[in-house]
Amino acid sequence: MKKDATTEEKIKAAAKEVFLAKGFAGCSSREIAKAAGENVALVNYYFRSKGQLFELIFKAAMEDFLLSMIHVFNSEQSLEQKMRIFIEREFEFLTKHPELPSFIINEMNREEGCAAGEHTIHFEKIAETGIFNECIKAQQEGTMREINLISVTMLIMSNCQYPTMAKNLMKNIHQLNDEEYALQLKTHQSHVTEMLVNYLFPKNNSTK
Amino acid sequence: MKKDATTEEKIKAAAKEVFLAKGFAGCSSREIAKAAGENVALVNYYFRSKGQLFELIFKAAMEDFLLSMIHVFNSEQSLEQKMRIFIEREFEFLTKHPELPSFIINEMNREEGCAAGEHTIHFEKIAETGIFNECIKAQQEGTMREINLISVTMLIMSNCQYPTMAKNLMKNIHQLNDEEYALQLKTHQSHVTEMLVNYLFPKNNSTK
DNA sequence: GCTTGTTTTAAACACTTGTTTAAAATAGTT
DNA sequence: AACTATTTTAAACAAGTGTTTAAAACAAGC
Repeated sequence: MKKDATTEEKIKAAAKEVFLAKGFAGCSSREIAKAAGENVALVNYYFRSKGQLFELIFKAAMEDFLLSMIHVFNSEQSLEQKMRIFIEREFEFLTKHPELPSFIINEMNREEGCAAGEHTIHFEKIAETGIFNECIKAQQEGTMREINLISVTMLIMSNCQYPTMAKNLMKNIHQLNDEEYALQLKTHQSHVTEMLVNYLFPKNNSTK
Repeated sequence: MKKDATTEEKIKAAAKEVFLAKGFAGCSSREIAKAAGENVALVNYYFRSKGQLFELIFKAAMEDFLLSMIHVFNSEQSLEQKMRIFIEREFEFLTKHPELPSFIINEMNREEGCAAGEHTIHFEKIAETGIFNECIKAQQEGTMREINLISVTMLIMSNCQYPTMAKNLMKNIHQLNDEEYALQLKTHQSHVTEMLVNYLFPKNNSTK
């Protein structure tokens, strides 16, 4: 929470924090107001309803989530190198925002869910970087495995996001503390990188 | 919901269904009672509180979740073959119970969370199958990559569980319907299998 | 000063929450 | 039949929910 923020900003910041930690159903308007140090009525004064405030936060989170991918792709490097850097950035980003994937996946799974289909817009921005065309070209040249790009996306997301989402589960199952898990995550990252790169860009000509 | 079940069983079954779909915070006692076709008071009559009922359901879910891994390991086959079959069973299981991973991960992340540390018991059962020792032996013999077993677990869980957890997110991002996603999941499964097997049991002697 | 519009407050609204109570219905036993 | 223990019911409880209201506090312009 920053100083000298307007009431509206304070509420929005508090809402982001609380919603991300507990989800829409897991918290109350009063909890958000208290976290912002403001009156309950102000939540509805500035945002009309808990639902509208949530939608605002969710869309912003979704944007962060998808745009965290975009920067790397514009650089001038080999596809393999881009992939390595991308995974690194993704782990970095997820360490900073570990609640994000769970939050988005959960709220997308709610019945009254945030199905509003505008998220494709951000994904199209990723397409605009030309990364997908680059993949297709590499596949035609034989330097990249023939695999549909949805699968590529899913492989990357699975291996980057799951480890941060399942932190508490893994800590519990394997009896690790925070420090040990952070270490585990570091070595896991290098495995993920090697595994994905090896699979997507096979060096031996025994693949096609 | 089966016929001729006792009231207690009906409530338990309804609770499982509702809790798995909406989580602890996402539903009410009355909703569970209604789903069971019984009176609200009976929930507390048989289970004392919403919290205790939840704990019951959660522990059972956790058991299903962890024990879904155990059967394959006792068979007499090569490690690589066990891994292939295991992944197949895991995808099968998760197709039947797609809400399970999200449910467990979410509730483990709740502040008042289900941190009760008894889950290691089930995990120890997996250890008892000797699968971990088998891995260590294979690593000494050089047929398996040198990688700590927590990372192995994480690689498998990431690649098997994430795709079912993120179904709605992926459907939305890539504009797929249920049928298309099921197809996508099938081809993804074969990628995951090949990728993991290739990485964990490298055929070319250029790894160690 | 007074008057404007905006922001903040405490209180109230109707409704839902988890849980309890006390009476009613049911089954079991003699 | 009557007495017992169990199961089920409707009603109530206090506390919490999202939201609205009407009055108070504040700021800016005259």
